[in-house]
Amino acid sequence: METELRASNFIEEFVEEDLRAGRFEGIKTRFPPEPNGFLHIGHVKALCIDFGIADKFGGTCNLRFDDTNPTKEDTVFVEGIQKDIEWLGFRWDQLHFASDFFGRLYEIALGLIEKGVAYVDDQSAEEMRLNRGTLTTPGTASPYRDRSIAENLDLFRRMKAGEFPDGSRVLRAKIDMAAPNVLMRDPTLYRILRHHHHKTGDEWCIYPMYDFQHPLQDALEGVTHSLCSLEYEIHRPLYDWMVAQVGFAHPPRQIEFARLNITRTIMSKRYLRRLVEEGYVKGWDDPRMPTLVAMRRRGYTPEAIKDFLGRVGVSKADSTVDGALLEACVREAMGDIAPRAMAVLNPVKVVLTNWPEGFTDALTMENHPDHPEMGTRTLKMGNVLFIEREDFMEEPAKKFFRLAPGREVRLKGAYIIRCEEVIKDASGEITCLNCTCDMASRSGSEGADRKVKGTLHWLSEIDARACEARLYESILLDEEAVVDGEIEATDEFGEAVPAPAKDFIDRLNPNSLTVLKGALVEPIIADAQVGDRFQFLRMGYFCKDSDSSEALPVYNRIVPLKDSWVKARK
RNA sequence: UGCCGAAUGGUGUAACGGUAGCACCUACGACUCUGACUCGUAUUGCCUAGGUUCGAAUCCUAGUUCGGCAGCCA
Repeated sequence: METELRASNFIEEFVEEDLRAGRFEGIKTRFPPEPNGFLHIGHVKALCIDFGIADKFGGTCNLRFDDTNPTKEDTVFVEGIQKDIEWLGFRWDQLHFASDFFGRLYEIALGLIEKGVAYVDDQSAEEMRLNRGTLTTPGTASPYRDRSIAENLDLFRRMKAGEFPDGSRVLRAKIDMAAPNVLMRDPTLYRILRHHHHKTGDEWCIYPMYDFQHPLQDALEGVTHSLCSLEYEIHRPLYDWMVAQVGFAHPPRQIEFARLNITRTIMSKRYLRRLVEEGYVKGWDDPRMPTLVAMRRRGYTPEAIKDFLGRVGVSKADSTVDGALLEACVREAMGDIAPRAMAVLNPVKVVLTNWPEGFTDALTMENHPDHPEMGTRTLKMGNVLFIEREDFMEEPAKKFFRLAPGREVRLKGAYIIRCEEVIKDASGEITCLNCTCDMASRSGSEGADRKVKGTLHWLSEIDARACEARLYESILLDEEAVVDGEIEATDEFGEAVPAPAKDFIDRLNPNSLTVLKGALVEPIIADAQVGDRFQFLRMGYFCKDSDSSEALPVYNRIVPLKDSWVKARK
């Protein structure tokens, strides 16, 4: 079978074109995170593109930490990021740090000064801002712009030597203070900053800026295609200027793509940091977070995440993907691999009044309906059972075909029961359902073939083990759903008008976490390892959480099953 | 007011001048000892206006709307 290599997006088209035109011999990409936080699913888009392009065209991808701002960076993030990338299954070629290139970058800066295209500016940050002009008016030249090369060389060397205080001088490129693209108005190349660096310690007191370091390091590493998100589009002329000044035989080419947005999900590192620091979540690995540490803990698989990014596609149009697509990918990835088992998340007691006294039945349950090779297990049944509270309605709604007074349902893999009596406590809460069991209806027996409308999951008192279940919903509410708490405005008829949410905090979903402390699971679930996944029959896919103890296992709902009943009842 | 981009069903993404397709979502149906899965059916789309062409989502012109840019952050 012939598998034709076809470009599946505009970036691949560029790459194909470059290869055809002979601009590059092979393909080299890079993934360049700043180690100032944990990776989130938005980064996975870049990862898939960077590694995907390299792989598709027989090239390689480097991992590079752009650690040029020591005030924000930390080794815990460089370690975390590497672990996340490996977990996803990507294998980088070379591992680099911008900080490993500080010496070479410094030499290049000296070269730019000698060439007369860089100068030391003594203006304050405020003066520089003022003299940069505005979006519509040109900037004005710094009074230091025409210093001699010798003086610039001397000053820059002394900047490096630590002779000047932080912020007192910068090295700037000499480009064009009247450029319509503000980024070209003599951008800063180096700043003076005394701050302990996670790798170089206190060796340097000047640090290169992104617009200087990034393009040059791409070129130095032999990167051919520097793929990044749309906000860098406007930096491209500067990127090209920078590599042109140094003069590389095969300068890298920057191509930009739209970053990932998902409905009801926060995708900004800054905001995620706020959630953690202000205690809205329990940490970077809180399963509600879109970080990879969190998704891993929650039970998502790398396959599901990468499948999602594949379906999202790549383009230059700003877009927001429906979170339902991610859920669909997770369900699909889980469907074949997760063994089925039963858990009663919100139990109500059932007593079988006609069950033979002292009798315990051993029932064989399949672990997966489509994969008999996954085996079976045995569940015990006696006269006291638990079913899901929401599987019973005293006054059944239309189209409700679960348990109700006088109605029959099948217990999955067991018997058909009929509700005869509803027992309530003083407050009216249902405490017990007295039922009769059709002893001839045991699954697999001759009398089992009669049909009843509903099949419920269940647990016997014998097998039920206590656990905690944590159910997650999106971390944000729909934008339209937010009325900002109180009514803030009224229209001319005195009707409430929803005011737009000003802060993403106002959009936080109060139901993003539901903890069910009285949930019950069967032994195979209780005895599982942390990280093991199951489909809790009819309830969703769950993963055993690291908070589990011997006494109380804890389960995260990865994703619920599709449920046409909850939709129908509305 | 400057510069750089982007506009295809509800959402995301294809099409490289020749039948607007795929996935998710939604609705309905079949099947079902999971209201799941699976299968089937259906609704809904080329930003607008001109032009070129036998033929335009695609090429041209003019608009409209949306996003990004004035860090010594990346």
